[in-house]
Amino acid sequence: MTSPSRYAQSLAVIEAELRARFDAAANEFGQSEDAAPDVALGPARDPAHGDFASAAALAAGKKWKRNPLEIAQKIAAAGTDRLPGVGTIEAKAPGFINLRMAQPFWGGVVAEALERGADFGRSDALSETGPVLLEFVSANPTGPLNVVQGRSSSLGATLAGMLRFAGADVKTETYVNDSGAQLDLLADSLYARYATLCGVPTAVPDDGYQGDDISEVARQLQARDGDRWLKAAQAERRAALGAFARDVIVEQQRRDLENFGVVFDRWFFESSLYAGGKVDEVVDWLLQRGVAYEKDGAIWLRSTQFGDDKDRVLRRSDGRPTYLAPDAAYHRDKFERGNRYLIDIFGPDHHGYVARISAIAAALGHPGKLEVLIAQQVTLKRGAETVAMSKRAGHVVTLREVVDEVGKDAARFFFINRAPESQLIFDLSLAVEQSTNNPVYYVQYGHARIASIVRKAEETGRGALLERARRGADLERLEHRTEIALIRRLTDFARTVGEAARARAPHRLAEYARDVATDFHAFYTECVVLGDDEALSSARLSLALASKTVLASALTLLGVSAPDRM
RNA sequence: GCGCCUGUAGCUCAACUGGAUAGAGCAUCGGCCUUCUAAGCCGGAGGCUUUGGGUUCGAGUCCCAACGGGCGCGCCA
Repeated sequence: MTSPSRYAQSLAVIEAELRARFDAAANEFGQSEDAAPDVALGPARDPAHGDFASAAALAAGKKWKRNPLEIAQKIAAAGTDRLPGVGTIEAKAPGFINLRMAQPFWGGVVAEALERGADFGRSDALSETGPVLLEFVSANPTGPLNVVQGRSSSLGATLAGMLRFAGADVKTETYVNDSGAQLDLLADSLYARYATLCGVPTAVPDDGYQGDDISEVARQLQARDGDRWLKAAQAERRAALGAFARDVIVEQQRRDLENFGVVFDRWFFESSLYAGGKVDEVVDWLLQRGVAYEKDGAIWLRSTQFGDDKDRVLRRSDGRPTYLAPDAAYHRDKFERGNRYLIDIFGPDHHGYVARISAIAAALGHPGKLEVLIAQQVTLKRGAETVAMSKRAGHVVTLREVVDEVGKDAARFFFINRAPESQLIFDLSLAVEQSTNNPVYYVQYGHARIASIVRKAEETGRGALLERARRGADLERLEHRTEIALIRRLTDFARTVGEAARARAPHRLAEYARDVATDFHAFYTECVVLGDDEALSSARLSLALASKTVLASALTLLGVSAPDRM
């Protein structure tokens, strides 16, 4: 097989050459060695300007205190020599450098997509970040996951996938809060349901867990153990029932997430920190380091030293740790396992906690190595009507219910479709609608249409054409406006994933997937793929296959299926 | 009161971290199926980016203030 021109490689060569030109220009303008700006080649905003553009001359103009247009002109004046694949290079006011690519470049992109398949778009853009641990969901084991946790899990799973796609080494983890008063309350709530089942009517504690799911756990407990816990001592009963409830509920959460396409590398149990003596250990360690101190009989973290607005209690005056101590132990453990960078995704109700946990990372000796993302709140609607969700109203809508109602694909897409820090209005009736209105189907439809073309080729005895297309022959025939627009979009896949991952903005990938679908649908409408001209048909089929690959990769990262038929 | 998020088309949201004429989807108006899936395509209309100052060649984006929305502020988690 002949080696096709590699677009990623040629883009890198182009950037390197432009960088060299900037260095030379810097010299000429009497600037220091490192004065040249980042070239940062991106897609041109308006195709009329060209295919790729750089605003580097504008940045240089500011830095060098020179006219940016003059700089851009100097860079462009060197022409397209040593710029592989570039047709023309132009400087445009106020100082943009615009590149227009020659046809062989576009053919090369399609060839590479065909060759690399599911790996097309992978890069090593973020490979230098070192091992990253991404923690999200981290639910209490007291009931089913809620809608915000659904959003967090979509964000976390897609972000992890994107970071990996861009070359980062990432593990995912969720933390189960299975210690302390909360678990006792869970045990007591379970006991109330259980005792009632066993014929001893017992009230659930005032602030206990009322949900039906606890009653279900009680039934399972009774089925396993009969009524033996009615007579047990409280301490023994609490320990046993707490663990039982936790195991059942965590298992259910795990299944719900799996149905949602979210699987963690590890479920980390808070109780394991206590069991291993890690909680006392970290408190002592912090005391020894002088970043914690004793006051009023309690032990305090000197968090104000690390940007928090007040110091926080680690261990109460009665000797019991606050939640902060096991969290410190947990984050210490994360670092000790070799992770160099931590990302935590919190729900909207925990944003007040960000300064604290950041202070902990700093106190542990890793300042700036913990990043916290907030998944903002979700409001459910059905058309114009807001779905009531307050705890006081008695029912909190669960992730499972949403997935049951709208399906995994729509739920994953809708959750990821907005910037994490934006509040999300989730219209359930739109998400179930199987129509034009639904952006999920729009993207999936693009994929299904391509699969349909392939089927058609097979069914009409054009297997040879299909083979030819898979080899990427005839790619020089691609020149139609919609063909080039589509290829330009495919070209941007790697950069989009890398930049969106870097910016923690996975919603951009959803937008990108929609854009690919839009460009494909336009191409499909304008250009007949399976026509009479064998070479042209082959070229267009190649492009369709390349598009299918990118759509499938993007949908997979989003956790949405890529169907062959709809 | 203090802190974080937020305010962009009728609605839901983008705008790649300060760049070119602020873009999509829905809704609305008008066109396109004898051809590979019309769950599609093409076009129109719709904006003082909440308001007022500032920074600079350039601001939806940065700074200050005001106003509106959400959330948080415990030796609870």
